[in-house]
Amino acid sequence: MRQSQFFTKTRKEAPADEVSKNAQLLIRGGFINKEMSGVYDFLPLGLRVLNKIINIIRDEMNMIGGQEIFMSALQRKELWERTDRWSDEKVDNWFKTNLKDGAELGLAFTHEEPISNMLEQFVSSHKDLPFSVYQFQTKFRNETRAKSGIMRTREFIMKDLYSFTKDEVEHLEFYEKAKKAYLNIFKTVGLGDMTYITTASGGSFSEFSHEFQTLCDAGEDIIYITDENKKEALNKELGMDVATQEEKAVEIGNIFTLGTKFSDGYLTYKDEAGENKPVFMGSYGIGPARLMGTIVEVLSDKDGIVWPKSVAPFRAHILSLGQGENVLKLAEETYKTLVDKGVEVLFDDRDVRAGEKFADADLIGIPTRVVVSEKTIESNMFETKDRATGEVKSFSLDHLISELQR
RNA sequence: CGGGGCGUAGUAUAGUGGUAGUAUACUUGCUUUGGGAGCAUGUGGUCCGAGUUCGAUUCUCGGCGCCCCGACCA
Repeated sequence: MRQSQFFTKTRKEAPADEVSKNAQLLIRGGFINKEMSGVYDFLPLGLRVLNKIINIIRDEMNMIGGQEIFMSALQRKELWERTDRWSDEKVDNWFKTNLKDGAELGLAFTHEEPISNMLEQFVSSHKDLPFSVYQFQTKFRNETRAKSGIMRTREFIMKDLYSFTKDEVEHLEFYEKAKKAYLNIFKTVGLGDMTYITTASGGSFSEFSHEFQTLCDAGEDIIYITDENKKEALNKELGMDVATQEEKAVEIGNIFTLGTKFSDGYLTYKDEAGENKPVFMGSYGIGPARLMGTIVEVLSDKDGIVWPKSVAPFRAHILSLGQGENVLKLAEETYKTLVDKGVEVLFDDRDVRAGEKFADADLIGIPTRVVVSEKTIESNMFETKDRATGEVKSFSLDHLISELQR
């Protein structure tokens, strides 16, 4: 993609109304736009990152057998009344709306009720179990206080997976697989070393649950690391008195054992003996945007964002320096060659000074910067700089291609 | 939901009861070209409503919006 074609622009200064690092850098770089408090738009660069994250999650969900669907954001009141979750007293972050005739509808904050209702028509025998279903879908939560940029918003995409099993034994088997898949996801996006599993109470609708907490100053939770090797920690909300240091952390994922709370009397199956049993359920959530915000919080430096290769909007950033005819020609050829070879490249073909291109490249945070200038022509070698380590290297075109294809 | 802070140009900020200033961004021109260049040039602004006043961007009240701390957080 050519940077001269972007409708977005970078900014030198952070917006006055954003304090969080993730929002400041993402807005400065042109990844996101603030629509209102707790509501953000994803612009071309930001959407590329978000989609990378979504695809990493999707791959892992598919690998544990998850079947992808896409449910509606508008939800029926009746489904929520039968589990007693429609009342604002019970769930205080509802967004509700009305049909023209006055009928009330809910805007999804989660999907247990509609999904178990939808599945009633498909599940009737023990032979239909187990299976799991997931989606990337917009959730609305009427937070009294949105905060921390894209880490706690009122409208966001959530990956929610639901598992349907015959009983607790079968459930736990899947639950462990899901736990491993989650750890894989966080490792792939570059947060593995600083992410810990904590056990938590699970709230009023779950028997128990686990949270995935990433060490981060912008986090809202306090955890105690209990086993560094196993990446285990305790959440402070458990009220445990532990003799280890407190760490601030952000919850980037959670998995819940739901049991039969949402299925009892509705979503049932006939066992081998022909007896009706409620389906045993679990739910598993990740917010891709919160994950994106956490990556920025944890991995950025004073010059800007540092994207891990797995989620970077592009693999390489070509900067042409100067407006010399030969330089422009070589930069153009290099860009086309790399794209032909399957490398995702952002090409800074703008007619601006070197300093501005360097500063923007640092801010945007693409893993490898490739400079094309008079020096490149003289030496016939391409200078690269690693955004994360600052390491500068020189490559012939062939070696550059293979380096970027790795 | 409790407490605190704040709304001035696309962005970041200064200032004032009497025609609103700077930087940056943007237009145009010249120079420049390996770390956000220089000179010139032009465009663009006081959140909304009511009140006080001869006159309100400024003072008062209300509304709306934004941020922070806490509570809450399937």
